Amino acid sequence: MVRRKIPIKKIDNVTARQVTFSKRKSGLFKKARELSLLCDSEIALIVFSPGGKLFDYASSSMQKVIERHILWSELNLEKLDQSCPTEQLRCNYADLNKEFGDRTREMRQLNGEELQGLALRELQKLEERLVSSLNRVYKAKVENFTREIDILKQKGNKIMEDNRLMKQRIKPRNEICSVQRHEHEQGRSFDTSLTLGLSFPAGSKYRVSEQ
Amino acid sequence: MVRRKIPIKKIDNVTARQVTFSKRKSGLFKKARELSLLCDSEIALIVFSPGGKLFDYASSSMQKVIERHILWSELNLEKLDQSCPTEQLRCNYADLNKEFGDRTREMRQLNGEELQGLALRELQKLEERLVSSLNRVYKAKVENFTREIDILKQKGNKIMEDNRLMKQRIKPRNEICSVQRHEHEQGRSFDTSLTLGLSFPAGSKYRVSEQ
DNA sequence: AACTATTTATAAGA
DNA sequence: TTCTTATAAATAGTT
Repeated sequence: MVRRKIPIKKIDNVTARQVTFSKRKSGLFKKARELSLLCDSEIALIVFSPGGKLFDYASSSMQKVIERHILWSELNLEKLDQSCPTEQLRCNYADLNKEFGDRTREMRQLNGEELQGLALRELQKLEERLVSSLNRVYKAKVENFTREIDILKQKGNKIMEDNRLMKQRIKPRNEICSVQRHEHEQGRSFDTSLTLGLSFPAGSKYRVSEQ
Repeated sequence: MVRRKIPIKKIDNVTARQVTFSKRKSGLFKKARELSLLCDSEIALIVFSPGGKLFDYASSSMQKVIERHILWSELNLEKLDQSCPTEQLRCNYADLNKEFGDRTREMRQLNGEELQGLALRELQKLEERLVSSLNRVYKAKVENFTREIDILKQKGNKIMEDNRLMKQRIKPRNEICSVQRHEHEQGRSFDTSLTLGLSFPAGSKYRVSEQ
């Protein structure tokens, strides 16, 4: 974009890529901040450098924006409609359970007599696998919760729609409807002002080892 | 930035704000895409318009980036917010992990084969504590989810109550209410027919041994 | 890190 | 909304 225009594809030269990343990252974050300020809009920006370092910005708080995103993203709702969620979850859980059982059996074997001959490194590997299995089980759980929250949101929105339709029926009569007072308390959408603790669990052995 | 430089503060005029939002949003998303392509970096961008509409971009998938963000941000925030119970657990976990590492190093130093059996037993105990700490961390997270789901249900029930009150107002008129057909679909209570896979995963070392 | 020649983004107007 | 355009801002390549 300057001394010479460059094509928008991966920069091969590692040094050039790092320099460009640094410069453009600054620009991107600046633009994000400006848009948020100028237009009073809620923004979150997450950037991982090619080296894996995290940079982020959120106009309010990252958690708040991510929660709002989860609640608004309609992909999840569409997916839920298409297949039976409960059965899916059950299978998913059963698979994970089976895997966990397998690991456990291995573990028990290793806990037996032949353990004496095992090197320390073997045990560490075993622990890694145990923790990573655990991690997958918990990830599945978190996904379950997220889906469950989506289902609740869907139900809520359906009922809100009913509400709206009925209000339309009532308002033309110029009556004071006893339920209208809720409008201010609840806001206009079912999912406003939610504060979810959606933080994803930490726990992979990889990270454990690095701490 | 152009015909006239504008100060970076909230634009008062609503129309101007909407136009600026639209233009700058395009620019921001373009820059995000370019940075991702040029530097092969993982990026997520979430923008809510002043009117509450969601716009997002993720170089891979939003969920992937968010998960990665949470994993990294938790690591970085380790020493903050010690009053938070989840945080406390995680510190506990980190401490145990450090201890685990220390023992490992000791063992390597000793390098004596006659100590191996004893040391392995020590290591196993440490591992138990490690996994059980991890377990507590996850339990805390599951409790968070459960609490949030309860909040959603409460909100839903409030709206259901509104619904019921309005139906009472409409029914006495002997009118055919267009929303009544939803009753069978939705059931009588907001939280009926939910099927959560809420059983806590087998994770502690204790339960592992019993399987 | 700075510089600077260009490209890009964009505020205001149509 | 979309386009046009004058100008501000960003930035690729260089030092």
